[in-house]
Amino acid sequence: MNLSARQIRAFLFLAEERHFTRAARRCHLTQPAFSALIQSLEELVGVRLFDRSTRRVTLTQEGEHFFLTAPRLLNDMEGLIGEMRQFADKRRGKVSIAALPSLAAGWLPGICATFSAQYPAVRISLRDALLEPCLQMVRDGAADMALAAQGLNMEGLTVDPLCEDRFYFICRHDHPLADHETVTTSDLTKERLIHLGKGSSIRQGLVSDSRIAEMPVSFEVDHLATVCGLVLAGMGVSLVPGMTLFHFRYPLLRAIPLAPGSEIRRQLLLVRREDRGLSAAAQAFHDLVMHERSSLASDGEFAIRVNP
Amino acid sequence: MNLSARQIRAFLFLAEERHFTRAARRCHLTQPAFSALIQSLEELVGVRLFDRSTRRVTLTQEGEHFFLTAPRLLNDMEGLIGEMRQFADKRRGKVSIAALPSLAAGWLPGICATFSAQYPAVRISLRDALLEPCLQMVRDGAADMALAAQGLNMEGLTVDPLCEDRFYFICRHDHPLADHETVTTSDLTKERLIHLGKGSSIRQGLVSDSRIAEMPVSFEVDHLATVCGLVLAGMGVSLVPGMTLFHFRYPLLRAIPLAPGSEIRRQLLLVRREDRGLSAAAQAFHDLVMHERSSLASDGEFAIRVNP
DNA sequence: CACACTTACGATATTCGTAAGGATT
DNA sequence: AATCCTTACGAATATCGTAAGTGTG
Repeated sequence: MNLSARQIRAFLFLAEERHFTRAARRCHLTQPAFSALIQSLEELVGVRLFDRSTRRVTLTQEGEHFFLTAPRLLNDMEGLIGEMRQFADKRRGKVSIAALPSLAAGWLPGICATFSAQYPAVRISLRDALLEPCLQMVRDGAADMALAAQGLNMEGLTVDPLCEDRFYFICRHDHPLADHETVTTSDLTKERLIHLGKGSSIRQGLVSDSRIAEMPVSFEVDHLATVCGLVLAGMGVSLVPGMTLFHFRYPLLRAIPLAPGSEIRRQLLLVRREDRGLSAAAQAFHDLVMHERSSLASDGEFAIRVNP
Repeated sequence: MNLSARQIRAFLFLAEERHFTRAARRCHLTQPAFSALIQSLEELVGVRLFDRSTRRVTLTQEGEHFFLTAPRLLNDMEGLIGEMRQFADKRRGKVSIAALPSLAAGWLPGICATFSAQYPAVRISLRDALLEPCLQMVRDGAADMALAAQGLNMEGLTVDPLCEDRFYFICRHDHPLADHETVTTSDLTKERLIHLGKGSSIRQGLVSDSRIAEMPVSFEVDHLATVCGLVLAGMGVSLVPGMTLFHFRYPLLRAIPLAPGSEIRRQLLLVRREDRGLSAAAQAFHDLVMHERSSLASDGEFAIRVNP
């Protein structure tokens, strides 16, 4: 009891043409093969669907009844296949991405623009969140993948390294260290540090360095824009990843690399669930991210991408 | 591009079971064969429908979308096949029969009752009509078959003989011939004949005999009941086929066979189009008529059948 | 190591195309 | 004679089941 699309297609061609040879041509079959196909359908449904008298082919009463629903049925089948192929061709679909705020504001929008230009019909859902929420969204399936850093528990997750993100020293132009080419961690022991909140991956990247951990903390805020404002107001200095420097492009501010030996880094990762494959659209996005990751070098010159 | 019912069925089983081995059992397939079936479906639609990680089987996003319409599609396919098989099993369908008034009133109702008892769901359309209208209904497809007699033009029609219908002489009990065992055509030359109208097959059966054609015609009516009334009123005599004798079962009337050598017959036929097969229901009716035709002997004792 | 899906492979069924058959105009 | 559907039959293809392979808990 296996009705197939080609049987219905053959039926409809024959019902239209009323001629085996012509209908067979439209099915890309020889006439005997087509004849057998019709016979198999008739055997399946248990009744003759066509009266054929060598000279004239007509629908039987039962054939007329079959004809009432067969076109809709074939249309539904072909429509479903067509829809599924739209997913395959990325003419349809959805990608859900979670990303750290730094990447979500800086590098990722340009990637999204490139992706959207290539696959305009794929909807992109982009959630900016702190590290752990990012990872949690991947774990529970709310996001197909996350652009994030190393979390406390990476079990069940697959990671691809994206880039190393070096930290920079941020101070006002009138700060004693403002004219230095580089800065060492020992230079900073007396500085008042403006920190991000504990949920931030930037904060987590910093506390791994013991000297930084000893610095006096003047503020603990949630947004880099606030850090920026506080530094401009002379309330202290900060250490931020190169990936976020676009927040600090003010004439009165300086971003100074850390000296060799004092370097602090965080590793940025592309994270996905290891037990779930990506949808066609998500896979294409994943491929694009991996392909473009070389443009993600943290060299202090990074700017928000503008779509070419 | 040939989507088949079994592919959809396999998909739905797997979506429900989330387990290849169990789903394979429900498809009456070995697990590898089932696996190949799923793969063929995925290849057809162009995307993976299931994430399988040896330990867990889940629908992909695309699979979820396929799942939205697949059940309805399979239901439609199986429903259509089911409907068609109802026709095949005569649990559904329609038979259109045209019949001469004599048969439509006499023998055929009992046949219809037998047929309906066996196939209660098949609708029967019965039209009583004179000979040529009967044949025309078969020609133009308004009737699947006709129980009729030989027409002027039988081209394109297939006939099966049903029985020979002998004519009887009808007169009142006080008629000079009323006590005769048989009657010859020479006995009738002076009788006033009550005829049926020219469209009637009974009339056509009679005019083939030259002596009858020479008889004086007193009336020309359309219904046998009128003939009956006229004979009872003493307005003349008539000649009618045995098949219609049930109209004349009155104590004051006599129906007398024609003597050997004077016999007049008409051949009753089961007529159908030669270029169109019968529907399953019509074929079953046809078979029943042919099987029961022995009960159609024109012996003057014929009565309206009562369903046993 | 037991369970579960995939791959490999030979056997069986199905489907295809060519060629011949039969019926109709 | 020409057209058109069916049947026959060998070849190509697909599908099936058994058995071995791989990966996971």
